[in-house]
Amino acid sequence: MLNQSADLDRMFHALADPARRAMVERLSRGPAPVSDLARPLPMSLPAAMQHLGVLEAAGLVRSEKVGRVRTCTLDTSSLSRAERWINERRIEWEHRLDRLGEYLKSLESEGDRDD
Amino acid sequence: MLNQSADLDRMFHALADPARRAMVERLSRGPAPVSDLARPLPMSLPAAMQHLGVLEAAGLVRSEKVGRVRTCTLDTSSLSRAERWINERRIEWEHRLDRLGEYLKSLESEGDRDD
DNA sequence: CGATTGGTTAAGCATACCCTTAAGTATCAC
DNA sequence: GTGATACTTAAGGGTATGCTTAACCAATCG
Repeated sequence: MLNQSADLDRMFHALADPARRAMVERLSRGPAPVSDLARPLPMSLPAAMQHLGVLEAAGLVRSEKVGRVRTCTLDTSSLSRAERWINERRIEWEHRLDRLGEYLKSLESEGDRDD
Repeated sequence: MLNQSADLDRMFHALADPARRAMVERLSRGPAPVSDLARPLPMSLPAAMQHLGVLEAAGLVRSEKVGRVRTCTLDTSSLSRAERWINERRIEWEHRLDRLGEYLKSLESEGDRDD
Protein backbone atom coordinates (compact mmCIF):
# COMPACT_ATOMS: atom_id res chain seq x y z
CA MET A 1 0.00 0.00 0.00
CA LEU A 2 3.14 2.17 -0.13
CA ASN A 3 2.80 5.37 -2.11
CA GLN A 4 -0.54 4.60 -3.65
CA SER A 5 -0.74 8.16 -4.85
CA ALA A 6 1.91 7.47 -7.47
CA ASP A 7 -0.09 4.40 -8.48
CA LEU A 8 -3.16 6.56 -9.04
CA ASP A 9 -1.01 9.06 -10.95
CA ARG A 10 0.07 6.33 -13.33
CA MET A 11 -3.39 4.82 -13.68
CA PHE A 12 -5.25 8.03 -14.40
CA HIS A 13 -2.47 9.22 -16.65
CA ALA A 14 -2.67 5.95 -18.56
CA LEU A 15 -6.42 6.38 -19.03
CA ALA A 16 -6.07 10.01 -20.15
CA ASP A 17 -5.17 9.11 -23.73
CA PRO A 18 -7.69 7.99 -26.39
CA ALA A 19 -5.29 5.49 -27.93
CA ARG A 20 -4.67 3.84 -24.57
CA ARG A 21 -8.39 3.81 -23.73
CA ALA A 22 -9.04 2.18 -27.10
CA MET A 23 -6.57 -0.53 -26.13
CA VAL A 24 -8.27 -1.03 -22.78
CA GLU A 25 -11.65 -1.23 -24.52
CA ARG A 26 -10.34 -3.82 -26.91
CA LEU A 27 -8.78 -5.83 -24.09
CA SER A 28 -11.99 -5.70 -22.05
CA ARG A 29 -13.41 -7.99 -24.73
CA GLY A 30 -10.55 -10.45 -24.32
CA PRO A 31 -6.78 -10.89 -24.68
CA ALA A 32 -5.07 -9.72 -27.85
CA PRO A 33 -1.61 -9.64 -29.43
CA VAL A 34 0.25 -6.35 -29.76
CA SER A 35 -0.43 -6.04 -33.48
CA ASP A 36 -4.19 -6.39 -32.97
CA LEU A 37 -4.08 -3.55 -30.48
CA ALA A 38 -1.94 -1.38 -32.72
CA ARG A 39 -3.71 -1.95 -36.05
CA PRO A 40 -6.76 0.32 -35.47
CA LEU A 41 -4.63 3.17 -34.12
CA PRO A 42 -3.56 6.05 -36.38
CA MET A 43 0.13 5.74 -35.52
CA SER A 44 3.25 3.66 -36.03
CA LEU A 45 3.78 0.36 -34.26
CA PRO A 46 6.56 1.69 -31.98
CA ALA A 47 4.20 4.48 -30.86
CA ALA A 48 1.56 1.90 -29.98
CA MET A 49 4.18 -0.11 -28.11
CA GLN A 50 4.99 2.92 -26.01
CA HIS A 51 1.33 3.31 -25.10
CA LEU A 52 1.28 -0.35 -24.16
CA GLY A 53 4.30 0.27 -21.96
CA VAL A 54 2.41 3.03 -20.15
CA LEU A 55 -0.56 0.73 -19.59
CA GLU A 56 1.69 -2.01 -18.23
CA ALA A 57 3.59 0.39 -15.97
CA ALA A 58 0.21 1.47 -14.60
CA GLY A 59 -0.65 -2.16 -13.89
CA LEU A 60 -3.68 -2.00 -16.18
CA VAL A 61 -2.33 -4.56 -18.63
CA ARG A 62 -0.25 -7.67 -18.32
CA SER A 63 1.44 -9.42 -21.22
CA GLU A 64 3.32 -12.56 -21.98
CA LYS A 65 5.38 -13.47 -24.97
CA VAL A 66 5.06 -16.89 -26.57
CA GLY A 67 7.09 -17.54 -29.66
CA ARG A 68 7.18 -14.21 -31.44
CA VAL A 69 3.77 -12.99 -30.37
CA ARG A 70 3.10 -11.07 -27.18
CA THR A 71 -0.41 -11.55 -25.82
CA CYS A 72 -1.88 -8.80 -23.66
CA THR A 73 -4.63 -9.07 -21.09
CA LEU A 74 -6.48 -6.55 -18.97
CA ASP A 75 -5.83 -6.45 -15.23
CA THR A 76 -9.09 -5.24 -13.76
CA SER A 77 -7.90 -5.11 -10.17
CA SER A 78 -6.03 -1.88 -10.82
CA LEU A 79 -8.99 -0.62 -12.83
CA SER A 80 -11.07 -1.22 -9.71
CA ARG A 81 -8.76 0.89 -7.59
CA ALA A 82 -9.17 3.90 -9.86
CA GLU A 83 -12.91 3.33 -9.87
CA ARG A 84 -12.98 3.13 -6.10
CA TRP A 85 -11.08 6.37 -5.65
CA ILE A 86 -13.59 8.25 -7.78
CA ASN A 87 -16.50 6.53 -6.10
CA GLU A 88 -15.32 7.40 -2.60
CA ARG A 89 -15.11 11.11 -3.46
CA ARG A 90 -18.51 11.06 -5.10
CA ILE A 91 -20.08 9.25 -2.13
CA GLU A 92 -18.46 11.63 0.34
CA TRP A 93 -19.98 14.50 -1.60
CA GLU A 94 -23.43 12.93 -1.61
CA HIS A 95 -23.28 12.19 2.13
CA ARG A 96 -22.44 15.80 2.70
CA LEU A 97 -25.47 16.88 0.69
CA ASP A 98 -27.60 14.49 2.74
CA ARG A 99 -26.33 15.90 6.00
CA LEU A 100 -26.93 19.40 4.68
CA GLY A 101 -30.48 18.41 3.80
CA GLU A 102 -31.06 17.02 7.29
CA TYR A 103 -29.72 20.21 8.80
CA LEU A 104 -31.92 22.44 6.66
CA LYS A 105 -34.90 20.27 7.58
CA SER A 106 -34.10 20.61 11.28
CA LEU A 107 -33.90 24.38 10.88
CA GLU A 108 -37.31 24.29 9.26
CA SER A 109 -38.79 22.38 12.22
CA GLU A 110 -37.18 24.84 14.63
CA GLY A 111 -38.81 27.57 12.61
CA ASP A 112 -42.19 25.83 12.92
CA ARG A 113 -41.83 25.78 16.68
CA ASP A 114 -40.42 29.29 16.91
CA ASP A 115 -42.93 30.86 14.57
CA MET B 1 -22.43 14.21 -26.37
CA LEU B 2 -20.07 15.55 -29.04
CA ASN B 3 -16.49 14.33 -28.77
CA GLN B 4 -16.82 12.72 -25.39
CA SER B 5 -13.39 11.18 -25.85
CA ALA B 6 -11.77 14.59 -25.39
CA ASP B 7 -13.90 15.03 -22.28
CA LEU B 8 -12.53 11.80 -20.85
CA ASP B 9 -9.02 12.89 -21.84
CA ARG B 10 -9.43 16.06 -19.81
CA MET B 11 -11.04 14.32 -16.84
CA PHE B 12 -8.53 11.52 -16.47
CA HIS B 13 -5.69 13.92 -17.11
CA ALA B 14 -7.06 16.21 -14.39
CA LEU B 15 -7.18 13.30 -11.94
CA ALA B 16 -3.66 12.15 -12.80
CA ASP B 17 -1.98 14.69 -10.53
CA PRO B 18 -1.71 14.38 -6.73
CA ALA B 19 -2.19 18.12 -6.16
CA ARG B 20 -5.39 18.10 -8.20
CA ARG B 21 -6.66 14.96 -6.50
CA ALA B 22 -5.96 16.61 -3.15
CA MET B 23 -8.14 19.51 -4.25
CA VAL B 24 -10.91 17.15 -5.32
CA GLU B 25 -10.65 15.34 -1.99
CA ARG B 26 -10.91 18.61 -0.12
CA LEU B 27 -13.88 19.72 -2.23
CA SER B 28 -15.67 16.40 -1.69
CA ARG B 29 -16.04 17.53 1.92
CA GLY B 30 -17.60 20.83 0.86
CA PRO B 31 -17.00 24.07 -1.06
CA ALA B 32 -13.81 26.04 -0.41
CA PRO B 33 -12.10 29.27 -1.47
CA VAL B 34 -9.02 29.15 -3.67
CA SER B 35 -6.62 29.92 -0.83
CA ASP B 36 -7.93 27.02 1.28
CA LEU B 37 -7.29 24.67 -1.62
CA ALA B 38 -3.83 26.08 -2.26
CA ARG B 39 -2.55 26.32 1.34
CA PRO B 40 -1.78 22.59 1.93
CA LEU B 41 -0.03 22.23 -1.42
CA PRO B 42 3.77 22.44 -1.67
CA MET B 43 3.75 25.09 -4.39
CA SER B 44 3.07 28.75 -5.12
CA LEU B 45 -0.44 30.13 -5.39
CA PRO B 46 -0.23 30.70 -9.16
CA ALA B 47 0.74 27.04 -9.59
CA ALA B 48 -2.29 25.98 -7.55
CA MET B 49 -4.45 28.28 -9.67
CA GLN B 50 -3.27 26.53 -12.78
CA HIS B 51 -4.26 23.18 -11.32
CA LEU B 52 -7.64 24.63 -10.49
CA GLY B 53 -7.92 25.77 -14.10
CA VAL B 54 -7.29 22.21 -15.26
CA LEU B 55 -10.00 20.89 -12.92
CA GLU B 56 -12.49 23.48 -14.16
CA ALA B 57 -11.66 22.84 -17.82
CA ALA B 58 -12.33 19.16 -17.12
CA GLY B 59 -15.73 20.07 -15.65
CA LEU B 60 -14.81 18.57 -12.29
CA VAL B 61 -14.98 21.87 -10.44
CA ARG B 62 -17.15 24.94 -10.68
CA SER B 63 -16.35 28.25 -9.06
CA GLU B 64 -17.94 31.61 -8.45
CA LYS B 65 -16.40 34.83 -7.29
CA VAL B 66 -18.12 36.95 -4.65
CA GLY B 67 -16.33 40.05 -3.47
CA ARG B 68 -12.67 39.14 -3.71
CA VAL B 69 -13.06 35.49 -2.77
CA ARG B 70 -13.67 32.71 -5.31
CA THR B 71 -15.56 29.74 -3.92
CA CYS B 72 -15.04 26.36 -5.59
CA THR B 73 -17.39 23.38 -5.54
CA LEU B 74 -17.11 19.83 -6.85
CA ASP B 75 -19.20 18.83 -9.86
CA THR B 76 -19.84 15.14 -9.34
CA SER B 77 -21.71 14.59 -12.60
CA SER B 78 -18.46 14.64 -14.55
CA LEU B 79 -16.86 12.51 -11.87
CA SER B 80 -19.64 10.00 -12.51
CA ARG B 81 -18.86 9.87 -16.18
CA ALA B 82 -15.25 8.89 -15.56
CA GLU B 83 -16.43 6.32 -13.03
CA ARG B 84 -18.92 4.91 -15.52
CA TRP B 85 -16.32 4.52 -18.24
CA ILE B 86 -14.09 2.47 -15.98
CA ASN B 87 -17.01 0.45 -14.66
CA GLU B 88 -18.24 -0.46 -18.13
CA ARG B 89 -14.85 -1.86 -19.10
CA ARG B 90 -14.55 -3.79 -15.89
CA ILE B 91 -18.07 -5.24 -16.25
CA GLU B 92 -17.45 -6.19 -19.86
CA TRP B 93 -14.35 -8.05 -18.71
CA GLU B 94 -16.21 -9.87 -15.95
CA HIS B 95 -19.03 -10.87 -18.30
CA ARG B 96 -16.46 -12.31 -20.63
CA LEU B 97 -14.99 -14.36 -17.80
CA ASP B 98 -18.48 -15.57 -16.90
CA ARG B 99 -19.13 -16.66 -20.48
CA LEU B 100 -15.75 -18.35 -20.54
CA GLY B 101 -16.62 -20.17 -17.31
CA GLU B 102 -19.92 -21.37 -18.77
CA TYR B 103 -18.13 -22.59 -21.86
CA LEU B 104 -15.51 -24.49 -19.87
CA LYS B 105 -18.27 -26.02 -17.76
CA SER B 106 -20.11 -27.16 -20.87
CA LEU B 107 -16.91 -28.75 -22.17
CA GLU B 108 -16.58 -30.55 -18.87
CA SER B 109 -20.11 -31.96 -19.14
CA GLU B 110 -19.36 -33.10 -22.69
CA GLY B 111 -16.29 -34.80 -21.29
CA ASP B 112 -18.41 -36.55 -18.65
CA ARG B 113 -20.63 -37.95 -21.37
CA ASP B 114 -17.75 -38.86 -23.66
CA ASP B 115 -15.72 -40.49 -20.92
C1' DC C 1 -6.85 57.67 2.60
C1' DG C 2 -3.09 53.89 2.51
C1' DA C 3 -2.09 48.98 3.68
C1' DT C 4 -3.47 44.34 3.46
C1' DT C 5 -5.77 40.36 1.70
C1' DG C 6 -7.26 37.28 -2.04
C1' DG C 7 -6.79 36.43 -6.42
C1' DT C 8 -5.04 36.97 -11.30
C1' DT C 9 -1.96 37.62 -15.34
C1' DA C 10 2.43 37.31 -17.71
C1' DA C 11 6.79 35.52 -18.89
C1' DG C 12 10.13 32.12 -18.77
C1' DC C 13 12.13 27.62 -18.12
C1' DA C 14 13.06 22.53 -17.29
C1' DT C 15 11.08 18.38 -17.99
C1' DA C 16 7.78 14.99 -19.66
C1' DC C 17 4.93 13.31 -23.36
C1' DC C 18 3.88 11.49 -27.86
C1' DC C 19 5.16 10.82 -32.07
C1' DT C 20 8.44 9.77 -35.86
C1' DT C 21 12.06 6.98 -38.71
C1' DA C 22 15.75 3.70 -38.88
C1' DA C 23 17.71 -0.28 -37.54
C1' DG C 24 17.82 -4.64 -34.95
C1' DT C 25 16.24 -9.35 -33.02
C1' DA C 26 13.84 -13.51 -32.86
C1' DT C 27 10.58 -16.75 -34.60
C1' DC C 28 8.04 -19.17 -38.17
C1' DA C 29 7.14 -20.73 -43.18
C1' DC C 30 9.11 -22.67 -47.04
C1' DG D 1 19.16 -21.00 -45.64
C1' DT D 2 15.99 -17.18 -47.26
C1' DG D 3 12.21 -14.38 -46.54
C1' DA D 4 8.46 -12.75 -44.02
C1' DT D 5 6.35 -11.78 -39.59
C1' DA D 6 6.06 -9.81 -35.01
C1' DC D 7 7.86 -7.26 -32.28
C1' DT D 8 11.81 -4.29 -30.03
C1' DT D 9 15.31 -0.72 -29.36
C1' DA D 10 17.37 3.70 -30.25
C1' DA D 11 17.53 8.39 -31.38
C1' DG D 12 15.46 12.66 -32.12
C1' DG D 13 12.10 16.38 -32.32
C1' DG D 14 7.86 19.29 -31.58
C1' DT D 15 4.56 20.34 -28.13
C1' DA D 16 2.39 20.28 -23.58
C1' DT D 17 2.88 20.38 -18.55
C1' DG D 18 4.13 22.13 -14.16
C1' DC D 19 6.60 25.08 -11.85
C1' DT D 20 8.78 29.63 -10.78
C1' DT D 21 9.02 34.94 -9.92
C1' DA D 22 7.33 39.52 -10.75
C1' DA D 23 3.91 42.48 -11.38
C1' DC D 24 -0.90 43.68 -11.27
C1' DC D 25 -6.05 44.32 -9.93
C1' DA D 26 -9.75 44.70 -6.67
C1' DA D 27 -12.09 44.30 -2.35
C1' DT D 28 -11.72 45.11 2.45
C1' DC D 29 -9.57 46.91 6.95
C1' DG D 30 -7.82 50.51 10.07
